[in-house]
Amino acid sequence: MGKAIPNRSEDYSLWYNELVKKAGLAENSPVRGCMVIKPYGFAIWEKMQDILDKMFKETGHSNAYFPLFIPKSFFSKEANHVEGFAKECAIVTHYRLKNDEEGKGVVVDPEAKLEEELIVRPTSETVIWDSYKNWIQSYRDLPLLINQWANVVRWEMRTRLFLRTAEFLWQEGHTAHATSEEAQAETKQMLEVYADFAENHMGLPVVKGIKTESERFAGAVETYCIESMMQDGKALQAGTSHFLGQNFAKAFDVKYATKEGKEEFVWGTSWGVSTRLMGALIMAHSDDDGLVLPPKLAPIQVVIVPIYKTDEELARIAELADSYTKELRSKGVSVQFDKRETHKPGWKFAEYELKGVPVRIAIGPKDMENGTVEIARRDTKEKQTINQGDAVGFVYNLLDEIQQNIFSKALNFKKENTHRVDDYETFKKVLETKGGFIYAHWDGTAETEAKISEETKATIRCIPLDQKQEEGKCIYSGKPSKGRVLFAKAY
RNA sequence: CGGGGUGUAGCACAGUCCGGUUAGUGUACCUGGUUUGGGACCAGGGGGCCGCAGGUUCGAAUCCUGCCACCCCGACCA
Repeated sequence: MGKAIPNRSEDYSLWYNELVKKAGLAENSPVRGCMVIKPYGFAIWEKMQDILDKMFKETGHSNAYFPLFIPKSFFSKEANHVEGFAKECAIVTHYRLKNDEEGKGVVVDPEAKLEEELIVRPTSETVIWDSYKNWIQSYRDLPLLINQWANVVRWEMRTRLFLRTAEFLWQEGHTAHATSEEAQAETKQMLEVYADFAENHMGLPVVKGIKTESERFAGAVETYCIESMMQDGKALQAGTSHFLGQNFAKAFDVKYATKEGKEEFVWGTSWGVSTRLMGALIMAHSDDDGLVLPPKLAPIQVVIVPIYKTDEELARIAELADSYTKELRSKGVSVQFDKRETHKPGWKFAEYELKGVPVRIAIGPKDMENGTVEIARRDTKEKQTINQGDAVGFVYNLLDEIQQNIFSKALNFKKENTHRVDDYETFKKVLETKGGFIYAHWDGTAETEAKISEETKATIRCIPLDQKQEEGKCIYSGKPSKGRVLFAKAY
């Protein structure tokens, strides 16, 4: 039988769409731009949530929940914030339906118009800062370190499963601090948490940086981000962390009394990652046979497939499989023994490869005779025959090795597709022929940034945190520049 | 929201130009048998308001009008 999904090289975009659907991660919903996250896809998201949630708790944050609906008036309190989100808000105007008098189903009851319209949150700064006004009185109430797991809605023109959907799931952290320094330290700390998660759990190497003014979050003083590279060379922003200064404190009148009894506005941060990470995970590692999941995020880390003819054979294989399952589970490894009779082994191999299960153990009659099992790894597709007694230890180590290998493969890819460029012609040429990340000098003006993005479709992804001081000339204007910034075409 | 494309069985598509048998193929599904170390094979079977609503016609998947949905390309965005 033929392959389940198209090749990356033929049509990257189609490959992605098909993979998401065929691997059972998500599908389109009856509502335009929204998606149904299917059990397998949601299981991966839950793993991400578990790990991140732990990291947030370890850094002192608590979870809370704020409402989905935000009074329209809240939005207008922070000028930049409204401007940033006004164009993509869903608005609730009525609260009741009634039967159509002409018998054509239900209609909105015009009698039931809301006094004040409600905005479905595109992000929760406003409603949260409105609460903070009441929660914060004195320096003793600070810092306030809150996170929420929620859905948000941004009415997007063009959507793609996981990468950009009208409704998406995310976490948003919102903190308040006594000093600017403390808030800035929080902003950077959370950026580090995201980078750590991306690299060490998702196997996704990132560039940490600061957004230019034009790419900054609406209402922030400074936006930090992690940028990652997908296999088509395009950049994907995997997480953001914002230093809000006193913007929201002033807009919502959130003040605290200092030790000295003076009244001051508090300093804020917000930071988030979303189900977009699913898109990053898929596009960074997967291949033409399907998903490739890093073991730390794989809902099933090891699958055991029996190969047999008779019930007696199956019974003996099952005995071995059950002992492996028990032993591996006691080490915290998630194992599935697939003894379904409805599918053949070959079918199962292909299916688990499509789903990105990191390790497969096949046990057949020959193995039972020789005292061996066949162990296959998803990332390299290598197979090895291992003595039955060594299998558990081997698999346990292999999971680590796969996690490492997936990361270093992505890291190498990123290195190979990162270029340093010193003139505009070369810049355009590299973008056209190779793509990837380009480090180049920029004069620091929004005009130049806009021109470059207009002419080449590449944007400044960030000013890298590890930027080296280096005298140079802006590739576009020729004006002096003190360091290189990261350009790329982006998702 | 502008340009282009596509809507036919769960999925992928043919048939539409040029109207005329009972709307077809692959796959998936059900039954029986043989199979089982990389998506098995044979036989039989079920499944369609041909996107929706009008219109033209003796007759519409096919022609006309309107609407809707999805995909691709642009403008906007995590």
